[in-house]
Amino acid sequence: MPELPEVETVRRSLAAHVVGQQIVAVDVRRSDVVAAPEHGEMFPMALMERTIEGLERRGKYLLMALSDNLWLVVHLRMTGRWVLTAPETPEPAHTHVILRLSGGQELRYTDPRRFGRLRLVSADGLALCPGLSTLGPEPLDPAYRPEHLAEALARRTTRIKALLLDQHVIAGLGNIYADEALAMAAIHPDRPASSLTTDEVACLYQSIQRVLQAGIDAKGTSFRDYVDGEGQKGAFQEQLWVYGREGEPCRRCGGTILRAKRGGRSAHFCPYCQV
DNA sequence: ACGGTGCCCTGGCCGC
DNA sequence: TGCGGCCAGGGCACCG
Repeated sequence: MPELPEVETVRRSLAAHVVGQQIVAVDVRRSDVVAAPEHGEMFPMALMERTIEGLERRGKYLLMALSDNLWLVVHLRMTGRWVLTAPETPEPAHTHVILRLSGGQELRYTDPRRFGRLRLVSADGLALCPGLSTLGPEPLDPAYRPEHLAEALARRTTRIKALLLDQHVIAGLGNIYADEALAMAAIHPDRPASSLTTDEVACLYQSIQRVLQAGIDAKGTSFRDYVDGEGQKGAFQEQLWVYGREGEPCRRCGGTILRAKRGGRSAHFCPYCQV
C-alpha cells in the first residue's frame, strides 16, 4: 500500500532510468484506470512522442513531467505499480497501461484492484487536479514546522489518527505510517486531536518526519504488494513497531500490541505506553 | 465546516 | 478440494 516513502522510492528508482526518454508507443488495456482525459483515444494520442522530462512526488501522488507542458498524475492507491522491464519479460496479470520508451524498455502499469488512477493534464490543469489541488503540506519540506501541525490540530475534536490520515491536514501518511508515527510519539490513536499538548505535537511532528525518513531509507514497506520501479521490495516492514504486530510485544515497554477497528480500518497500538 | 459511514475492487486467507 | 465470506484501505460521495 504505497504511502509517501513508497511513492518516493518508486520515483527515485524510475527517475534514474526514464528521464530523458521518449514515449514511442502507448497501449491502454483498460481505459477505466485512466481518469482524464475522459475520451478514450485522447490519452494515448497525447502521450505519444512526448519526452519524460522529470519525475516528482507530492504526497502519495507521482507526477511525471512531459514535454509540451503535460503532466501525468498517478495515484497508486492500494495495489498500483509502475515497473520498468524489458519487452520480452512475460507480462504480469492486471497490466492496464504500457508505455514503450525510446530506450527499448517498457514502463508497465499494473493494478489488480484497479483503485489507482492515471490523469493526464496540462501544466495549468495541475492546480485543478482533484485531490492534488487540496493536498495538505509536505511533511518533509523544511518549510513545514511544528506550529503548522499544531494549528491543523487545534479545535479539532476528531481522533488524532483520523486527522493524520486526512490528506488535507498533512500529505502522504497512510495507515502504516500514521500508526507508526503515533507509536513512536507514544500517543494513543484515539486521543482527540485538540487534546494534544504543545510538547506532544512537537514530539508527533518529529516522529512523523523520522518514521517517513526511515521508511524512505529502507526503500519502503513491502507488507503485501508494494515493489519499486525496478520490481524490488522494501525493508521497512522489519522495523515496524506496531503495524501488523498484533499480539506481539511492544518494542518499548514489552506490552502486547493491540489491533482495533476504527472507522472501517484497523489501528495498531500499544495500550500501555501510548497514552 | 465538521465528523462519520459506505463504496469501490480483487487476491488471499479462513472455516466448514 | 471447493466454496462462501471476509479482510486489506485511499479517496471520495454522501448524510446529519
